[in-house]
Amino acid sequence: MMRYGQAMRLSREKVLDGAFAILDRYGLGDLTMRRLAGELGVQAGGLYWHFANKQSLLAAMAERIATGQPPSVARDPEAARAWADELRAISSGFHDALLAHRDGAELVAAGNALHPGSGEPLESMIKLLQGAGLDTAASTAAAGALLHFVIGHAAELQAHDQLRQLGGLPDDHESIDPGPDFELGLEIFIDGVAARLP
Amino acid sequence: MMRYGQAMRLSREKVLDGAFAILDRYGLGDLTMRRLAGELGVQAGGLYWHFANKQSLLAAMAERIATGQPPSVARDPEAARAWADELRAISSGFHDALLAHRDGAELVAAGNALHPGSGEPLESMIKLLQGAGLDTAASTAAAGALLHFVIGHAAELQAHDQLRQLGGLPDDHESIDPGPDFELGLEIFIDGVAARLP
DNA sequence: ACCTGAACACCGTTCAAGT
DNA sequence: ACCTGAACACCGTTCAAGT
Repeated sequence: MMRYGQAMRLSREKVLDGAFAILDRYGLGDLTMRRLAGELGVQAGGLYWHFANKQSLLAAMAERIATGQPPSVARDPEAARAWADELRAISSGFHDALLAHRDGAELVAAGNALHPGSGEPLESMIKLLQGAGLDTAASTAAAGALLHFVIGHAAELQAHDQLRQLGGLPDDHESIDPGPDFELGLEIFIDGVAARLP
Repeated sequence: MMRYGQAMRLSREKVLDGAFAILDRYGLGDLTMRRLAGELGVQAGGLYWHFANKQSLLAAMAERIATGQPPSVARDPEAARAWADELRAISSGFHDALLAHRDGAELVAAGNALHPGSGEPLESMIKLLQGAGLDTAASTAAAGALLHFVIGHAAELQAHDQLRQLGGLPDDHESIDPGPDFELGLEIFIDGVAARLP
């Protein structure tokens, strides 16, 4: 599918690009070190000069997905009241970023397991909530909870239409459309945060 | 570690028991069909008479964890106002059930991917919220969102102290204690639901 | 009905040796 | 510095054949 004869020099970036190409075309289950090496025209062992192991490669992929979003600077300078819109923007943006790659949510969920309470959308959310008037403890708790919802929802969506493609679903199991579930869940969450504001 | 000479008859239940024994002692990464077979005093191929494949074994384990909880009958007969306490009870009970087995949250998260919007704590929550006065759409969205938070939080907890046991954390990365995060997140969620009640 | 034995087609990772 | 070749120690799954 790709040419793999001209063994031009590898790099972390090229390995990552190749990994995303396999991910999007064949899914996380088919992303093996040997297959990735083959796609890059290289022996499997050669990858270990650029990444210590498969887990750190997956972590780098997860970080690229999570960091691909703009840092979401407050574009509304009159601040203060627009925290809910900012929260909606960050959440939807991250949700979209997860859905932009096949198995993206599962990948990020696994990557988050390595460095639990860190990474990009988390920090922005905590600062945003603190700026809105929430205390530190509630801000980190709320941001973490919201992120778990976003990732979990995206993972469920992707698992769902992966089953559909394999002909698993009987038309549609109960004809649930999980589209509005995301917005509804987000609004419930925002209301919960608003109730804790001074 | 266990005797494996008396080749007494297997069954789905015995295979499941052996799988949980390996899970709790060595973790999900070491739960392989070959190792499980060895523990049970059987050849690896023999397991495939009882389970079609490894995924369906993992799904059965996930279901046992999720169903282990009592169905949470409303123990407060004056109903109506105690929905928040019921929601707290179901959520904490499920959270505890996930933490009761090593890698329990990861296992249930993977199992949920197979049959997305089904299973036990979900149905109880939806009925509870509907009984409290929430409409159908909001009830399913809220229950799903809350469950994603509970599973994600438990998974993060387990990943966190799996890292600690491997000596990964530098004392404690930022000295975050995720204990109160769960209760706080739960309360924020309950407030959000309360705001949507008629 | 229930399980063995043996094979098939893979894995991630390591590491001397090459260039 | 960067990669090859080849090995090590595994995997999940299938399936004839046994009992």
